[in-house]
Amino acid sequence: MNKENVTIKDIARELEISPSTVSRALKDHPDISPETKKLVNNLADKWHYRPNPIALSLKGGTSNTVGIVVPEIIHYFFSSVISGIEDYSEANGYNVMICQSKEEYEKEVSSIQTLVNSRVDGILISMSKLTRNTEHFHQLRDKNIPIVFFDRICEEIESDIVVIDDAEGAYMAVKHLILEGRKNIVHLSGPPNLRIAKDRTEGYIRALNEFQLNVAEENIVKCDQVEEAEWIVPSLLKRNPRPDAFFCVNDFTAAQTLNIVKSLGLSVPEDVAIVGFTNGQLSKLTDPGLSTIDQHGYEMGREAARLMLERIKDNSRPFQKRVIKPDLVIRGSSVKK
Amino acid sequence: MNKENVTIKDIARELEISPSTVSRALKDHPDISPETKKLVNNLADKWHYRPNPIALSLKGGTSNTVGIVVPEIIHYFFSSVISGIEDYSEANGYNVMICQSKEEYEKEVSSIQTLVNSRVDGILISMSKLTRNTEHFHQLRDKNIPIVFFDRICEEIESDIVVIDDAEGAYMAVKHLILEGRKNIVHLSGPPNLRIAKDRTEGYIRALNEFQLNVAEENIVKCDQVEEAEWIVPSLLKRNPRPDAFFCVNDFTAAQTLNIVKSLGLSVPEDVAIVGFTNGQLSKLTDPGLSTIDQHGYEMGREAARLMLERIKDNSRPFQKRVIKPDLVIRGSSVKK
DNA sequence: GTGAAAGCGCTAACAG
DNA sequence: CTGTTAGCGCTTTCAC
Repeated sequence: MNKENVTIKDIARELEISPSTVSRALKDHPDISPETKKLVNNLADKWHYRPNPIALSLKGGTSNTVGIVVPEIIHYFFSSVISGIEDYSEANGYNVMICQSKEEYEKEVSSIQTLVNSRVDGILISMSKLTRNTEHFHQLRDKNIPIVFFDRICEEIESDIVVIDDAEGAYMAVKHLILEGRKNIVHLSGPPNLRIAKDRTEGYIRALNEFQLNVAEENIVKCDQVEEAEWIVPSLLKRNPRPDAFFCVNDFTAAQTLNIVKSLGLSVPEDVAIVGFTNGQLSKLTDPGLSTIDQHGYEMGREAARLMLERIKDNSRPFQKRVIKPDLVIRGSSVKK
Repeated sequence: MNKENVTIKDIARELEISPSTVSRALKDHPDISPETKKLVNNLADKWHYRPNPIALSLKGGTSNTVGIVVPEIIHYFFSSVISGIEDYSEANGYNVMICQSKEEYEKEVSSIQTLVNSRVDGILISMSKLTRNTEHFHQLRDKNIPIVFFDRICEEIESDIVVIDDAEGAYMAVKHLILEGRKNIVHLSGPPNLRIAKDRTEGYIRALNEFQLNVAEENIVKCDQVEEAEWIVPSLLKRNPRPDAFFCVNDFTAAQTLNIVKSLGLSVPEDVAIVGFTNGQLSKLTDPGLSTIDQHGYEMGREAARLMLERIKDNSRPFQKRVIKPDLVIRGSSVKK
């Protein structure tokens, strides 16, 4: 920090008035005469006066900063959400502090600790895959620090939440595959402690049911990482009858699946169709392009930030749940030419 | 912010001693008697006392926060750098505040403004593509706020900087292509106001020279975005003789180029070889896998943070420049089977 | 060995 | 309409 910052005192001294008058003039307090106001504001402009947010925080007991905890910033979806949160928060005078849990429970706990120590006014979280214990969230509740969960919510905590309609997204994806003539659709799913994973699986089942297709236990396989796909997908393709489609819980796994299918001499989408989930940058760059579900991360971020700022204003208002509609994006991986 | 935070006063009141004694006891001041220290520390532990960083900031005139400005968080490279900065800074008691310029000059300026207003102790920046005017950097200099540039440095500002050896990386990439028998190598380059783009082009030229290959003006084409590639690459492929290799300034463009080449009925790497730059997640998911240059973003981030914290400690020390060695990662896109 | 007081920058209740 | 005062949480001189 540099010492050359102009303070209210500096202005007061120069104008030979009191600091409080300067303070009031700057915030257009009705008590202050127009001339004084003009004087003060002119000098403030000239000297590039900026209120010291640290002093304001100390005074007001509020930091005008919100914290974010996401599993990994590198994922397109989370980056988009962060952008949404940032834009909305900054437009409303809030700063943003970002932490990554790296999908580890311990880092999630320590991230929250960091944010609490920094006295953020609220925390927006998307849970790590490995989080089972939720005590750290309860502590936030106890400390009366507002929480908004987005995407990967924690069901044990009452709070504002923003999600997309994961079940609906999955339903759309699988229905699309069925309408394209697929009958033996495998679902590569996420970890069952995450609501989103359960919901996507539920949507998958709903679509199959609706079209009177058999829901086979063995067609729902936990596989949400590139490394897992490496051995799981080949083994699935050896089954008889062979799966003719994969609905994957994320784009990464889908892209990897696509490559594996091709490397085994099968063609996409002719032999095997694939649909992912996210609609990240990736999905345009595979060959063929990846059909997928758009999660509208940016919008989710804005929505989450909006809920947060509303709650900071009024912590007693009832909890809200926002559900964002996903969209099906069709590319080459699921439609025969 | 919640009211339930324990303060030094609370402890003082409970123990019927003065706040200053508590303060001293907590920092193990030699003046304080062992008994008092034990008393204070026990209660502090029991009550989960945490010093209020805002008060500390106001007092000490330092916020223990560093700011980061990157073009876009979604890029694998920048996310990695951020992780490196975060890890190093947090391990040393500093918080991190991240802003995105979205490759816009105005957003870069306003991001810096935000960070300055938040009284960060220093700013780590990677310049936006569109930044020509550098006055905002000079203002930081004038305000005596430490700056560290990483990757996309600003040549007009004296500061600590961390880069990779871009020329060397490009040289390695192009040499590799030459050794694989390529003779007509096109370079899809970045905007020439960025040092990194110039350096990569220079490495490209050096490799060609070393192998007595002709350096043709028209083989160096500014093209660093997926959308540009869409029309530029097809037009390049119509040339006679047809290019037999592309060295691309980033993985995205490379992946897109790969798809375009394939869509035109040419095969990669048989007809056209491709090498990218970054080694992001993407590069493993194209078909064939993308040969590329690893930029070691995480390491760069740690290095940048290290320079920053050193400079915050001692702003008078001479400026440092760290150059990180890139690595060539060979995948299918450049090597015939 | 410990306490009282001042001050970091700002605001707000209370006086005039 | 404007000034004085106190205080947010903490540290640090200066007393005793």
